[in-house]
This record gives sequence, C-alpha cells and structure tokens, in this order.
Amino acid sequence: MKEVAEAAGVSMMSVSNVLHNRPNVGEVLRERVLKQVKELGYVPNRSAQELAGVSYVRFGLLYTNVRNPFIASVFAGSLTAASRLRADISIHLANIDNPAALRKTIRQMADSGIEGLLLPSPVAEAAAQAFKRKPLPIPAVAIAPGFPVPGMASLRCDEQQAAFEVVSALLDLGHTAIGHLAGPTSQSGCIARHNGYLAALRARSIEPRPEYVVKSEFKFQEGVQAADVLLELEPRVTAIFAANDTLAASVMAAAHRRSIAVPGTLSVVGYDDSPTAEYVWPGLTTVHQDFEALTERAVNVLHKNVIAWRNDQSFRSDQDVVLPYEIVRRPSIGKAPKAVIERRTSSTLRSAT
Amino acid sequence: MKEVAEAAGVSMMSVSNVLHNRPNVGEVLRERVLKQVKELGYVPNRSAQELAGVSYVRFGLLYTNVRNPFIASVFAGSLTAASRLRADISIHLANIDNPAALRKTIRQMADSGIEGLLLPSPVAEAAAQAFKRKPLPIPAVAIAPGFPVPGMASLRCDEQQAAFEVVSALLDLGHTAIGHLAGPTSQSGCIARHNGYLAALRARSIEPRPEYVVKSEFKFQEGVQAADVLLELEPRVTAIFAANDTLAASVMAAAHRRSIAVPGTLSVVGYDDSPTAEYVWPGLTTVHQDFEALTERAVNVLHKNVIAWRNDQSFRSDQDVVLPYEIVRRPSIGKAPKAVIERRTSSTLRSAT
DNA sequence: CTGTTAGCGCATTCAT
DNA sequence: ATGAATGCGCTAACAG
Repeated sequence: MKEVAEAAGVSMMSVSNVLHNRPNVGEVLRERVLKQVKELGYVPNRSAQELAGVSYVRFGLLYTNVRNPFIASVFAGSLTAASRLRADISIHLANIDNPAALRKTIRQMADSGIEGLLLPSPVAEAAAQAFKRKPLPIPAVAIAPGFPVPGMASLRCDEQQAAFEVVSALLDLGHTAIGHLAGPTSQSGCIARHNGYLAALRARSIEPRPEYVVKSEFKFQEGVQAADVLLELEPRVTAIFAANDTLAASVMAAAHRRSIAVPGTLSVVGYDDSPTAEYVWPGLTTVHQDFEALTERAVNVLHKNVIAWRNDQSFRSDQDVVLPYEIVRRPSIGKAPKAVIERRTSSTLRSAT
Repeated sequence: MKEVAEAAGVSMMSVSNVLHNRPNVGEVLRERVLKQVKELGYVPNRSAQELAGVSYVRFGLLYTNVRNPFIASVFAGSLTAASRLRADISIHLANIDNPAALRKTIRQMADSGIEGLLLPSPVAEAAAQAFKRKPLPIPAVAIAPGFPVPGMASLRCDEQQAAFEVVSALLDLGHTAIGHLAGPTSQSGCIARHNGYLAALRARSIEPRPEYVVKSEFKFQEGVQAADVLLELEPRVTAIFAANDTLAASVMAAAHRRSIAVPGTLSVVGYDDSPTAEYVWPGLTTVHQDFEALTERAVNVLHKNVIAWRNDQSFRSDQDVVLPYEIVRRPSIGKAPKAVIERRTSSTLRSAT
C-alpha cells in the first residue's frame, strides 16, 4: 500500500479511504489512486486489516447428513458467497435428534466468535425447536425450509405453491384421481408439498380422498410398498405426485412391476430434480430448486443481519425471502387415460382388471 | 498473550516459545505458562501471527460436479482437516473437458497464493493430462483415483484389489458365469474395477468371456439396457458385478422385470456403498470407501508436501497412499443356483426358459 | 479534503 | 535460558 501511495503521490490514508469508498476523498485523487492500484496489482492484506480492527464475519454451517444430495450445493454456495464477502465459514456436523446437544454446539460456536449460522433445512427446524424458549445467541438463516422458521430468517422456494402448480398440471391433463406419496412429516418441505397437493385439488372442487395419500420415508423399498398400496386402490389413481424424486422412482418401479405403462396409464411427478430424475425411465417431471443460488442469497442476507446485530445485540430478523422454482417437464406425465375420464359420469363402466 | 506472560511472571517471548515447543525453554517456565494459557483461555490471534510472518497454507480444491454423491464428503473432509491445520481452503468449479482452461485455472490459483491442490478423481487425471509436458506449478494430491496419478501424490483405496475380492466372494459362492457391467473408461476407478474382475476370474483359471462385459455410462436407464444384454446371454450369468451402485440398481430393475429372483437366481454386487445400496431391494453387497477420512489424510499429506516445497521449489512427490476399503455384505448375493453348477459338467441339461 | 501518529498481537533478532 | 526492541500492513482517531 505504501508503494501505491508513493506512486500516486498521496498518503497511505488516502489510499485506504479510496479503497473503502469513503466520502471524504477528492475525485482527482481517487482516480490517480485507483489507477496505481490496478497497475501495481495491489491487493490488501487481510490479516493486517483484521489486526487493525476490521472484523470480517465468521459464519457457521451446520449439517446433518453428508449423503443428502443437496448438501454439496449448500457447501459450494456458502463457500463462494462467503469468499466474496471475505468472510470465514466453518462447517460442522450437528446432531439434530438431541436438542440439548444441538443447543450446546450452537452456544459453543457463538462463544468461539461465530456470528451467524447457516442452517439447511432439517437443522433449522431442529435449532428453532431447541431454542424455543430463549432466542438464538446469534443471527441465523434457514436454507430451504418448507415454511418460514420462527426466530430466524428464511430463504426458500414456495414449495406449497410449486406442489400446487405441478398437481394443477396433472389436473389440466384430465387427471382427477391423483394420489400423493407423501414424505416424512419431520421434513417441513414435505408438509408444504402435501398442502399444495390438497389445495390444488380443492381449487378444482375435488375433495381430496384420504386413502389417496400414503406416507413413506425416503427409502426406495419403503416407497415401492407405499406405491403398491396406492396402485391397489379402486378406482385406481391415474397419476401420483411423489414428495421427492426417490419416491417417484419407487412409484415407477412399482408400476413397471405391475406392467402399468408410464405415462400411458399412470403419470408420475417427483420433486427436487435430483440426478435420479434424469436417470429414471421415462424421465421424470419434477420441481427444480437452485440450491446453490439460494444458499448464496442466504449468506448475503445473513451477512446483513450480522452487521445489524453487531450494532444492536437485540436485533432479530425473521424475514422470509422466497425465490423462484422451476417445473421441469419430462415424459413421465401425459393425458389421463380415457376410460378414467369417462368414469366420472358412469362409474360402473370399468371392470376389474 | 501479554496477560498470560504477566500472570506467569515471564516475558511474552517465553510464552511464544512455549507455545511453539521451542527447545530453549526451561521446564519450570513451560509448566507455569501452560497453566496460565489454560486458565485464561488464551488462543493465539491468527491474523497477528500471519502479519508477523507465520504463513499458513492455502489449499485449492477443484471439483467438476456438485451432483457427484461423494463431493460433499470431500468438501467436509477437507474443511475439517484444513481447520485443524489452520489452513485456508478455497473451492472452485473446474472444467475438465478443456485442458487449456484447466491449465489457466490452476495457474491463476498458484499465482493467487494457493500452495497446494486437492484434486478429486476425475479432476486429478485431467490436471495430470493438462500438465503432461510441464510439471504442475504447485504440489497436488489426487483424491480417490483408480491408479496413482503421475506428477502428484495419490490417496486412494486399492479398487482393483477390492473388485478382485468382491468377485472372489462370488466365486466362493459357486458362481462361474459372472458378468461385469462396466462403467465409463474415462473414470480410472472403473478401469481398476474391471481389471480386478478379470484378475479374480483368472486367479481361478476361468478365462474371462468378452461378451460377459458390457459398458454403460452411470445412468439408470442406460444401465438397464446394458443389463438386458447381459441377461439375454446363453448360458445366462448367475452373478453380475456392476461398476457402481447405480448400475447395480439398474441390474436389479432389469432382473425384476424379467422375474429373475435376486439373489436366488442372480447375485448382484455394486461399488461405492452410496445411499442407493441401502435403499434398493434386496440390499446391495458393495464396497465401501470412507471418502471423508481419505480426504482428511489427503490434506495432511498435501500439507507436508507444501512445506517441503516451500524449502525447495523443485520438490515433487508422487507418493501413493493406499487406504483400506470395506466390503459390505447385504442380501443381494447368494449361492449360485444349482442348475448352473451342474451345467459345468453337462451343458445341455438346461433348456430355454 | 488530506496527512500524521499510534497501535492492533505476535514473531524475529539481538542482547543479556 | 530468558528478555527487550523492532516491525509486519493496515486503519482509527486526530490534526492540519
């Protein structure tokens, strides 16, 4: 920096001021300085800045499961966003089944100088639960929860709306007997998706039938069994909205085993646009969320909140930022089979298969 | 640090010496100092250390594909290992299809002060290729390649041996007609697995039959088609070793569709122990590698190499560290069906199904 | 609007 | 074996 100052014929202080966009610097100087900065390829020394009082934010990121297909996007997104902000980020595994342990982990992070928490979905809800009585010690942001999480900011897609839309697409194709293979209610996203499913039916004055909804964990075989239950119902469903792509794959497997044509006889919709959505045959219509972009936004939001919180430790933000999703159409859905549409007027037309 | 020094009645210098395990410090002082360090909860200020000359290592991590199920483990492993070493790590997306671009990316990282490269498998090979003529500008380590990568250190499991072992397990169960659903040859791990398959057969004096090996990309449907080819062969294979778990799932789907019982009539083995291995039915016998541990070791090895390289810029290491794998037995394999064992003596016994 | 002074927390060098 | 002085690169507070 000294070199830059000398080259530009000013003092170091002015250089510093220019670099920080401070108001008290003349136009003439500013340009001269910026020019030298470029030419000399000057880049400020972060350690010196920190030592001199600038304090960069340190974020903490808590995750539960490395095997979650989206955690890598969350890692990547937070890392790139954090490096842009010159922020540090330390990543830890958290146990969400033990509220006391989770509380302890979070307190320790706060004590160790971490000023903001990035909490991907199941962790966010668990943390909110663990700190139900007292507020969180530091600002936090929930990444991709199904609903806003109390006590922290939330960055999410409107999953309920997405489910509504995708089920409406099935309705537009003439389907009326639409089943839902629901995911575990411990995941708030699954609740949102279920709600969206119900709302879409009601919006067309179709009263949802409880037996058309079957729950399953996110395991392939359990999903196949649940799908079997749905496929044995009479009158048979002509479409199934699965709570995620794995479960949609289960539905397809169950359908193939029964020689039910997809999408000819059964339309299938998933959620998440995970790799399986492409790999499965036929390609799966599903809902895509850009986790990496969402996470980057989350980091930026959290950063602002941390700055505000530095000025006023009582600062809390529970802003809810909703980002767009995208419905990815692949061949797994088609028009409702004709026999079924007719069944609406004469329900006896159809005989047992 | 000053406080610690005063509390222990010594100078700051002695505290520093104690903390760095320097030889020139008396036993008496050492203990007094350490006690105060604990009591006051002193933790050295990294920025000050750096400013005063200590330079922590900065690693770069290049990845190709967020959707790779193991990249999250690689992220997590490098982050935890790096934080233990007080090292920085910056993660970037790389394009491995364009050698020139990759070269440029790596050069830029080196110029920006990064002193070591963490290269998960397909990137490592691409980087070696891109720097075939000139050596890499900084030390690098390949994470989980199929074979040692020239020009850099390698941390890997012996995939060829693992494949050998798992195919031998099939042979022990009486299988002799064993097919291999091979993965893309662009992945060195797949080549190693294929080699292991061949070696296992030859070790039992079974000459591998070329038609028993079918190649496929890591896509579900392509795998199903490839599996169909294998299952149509006469005499039919009684076991299939798939190059990864996705392809093994494809084999199972193809088998189910043909009503071939697994493991009754067909045994199936995968590789990677990815989530699908558990989810699939029946549970998949597969090879487990601990990517997180492997990555942590990789960071430590790279760290040492970087230190050596600092002293001598011409230092190069291509050490090859081989870590253990684990064969996970699940119900997808069983004894070879009897009819087939008999077929070895009277090959006409079996009629078309 | 611009320049000067002082010090952030530590390690290195030299002296004791 | 231990301690005192000096400076790393930068910014905050002040003086001009």
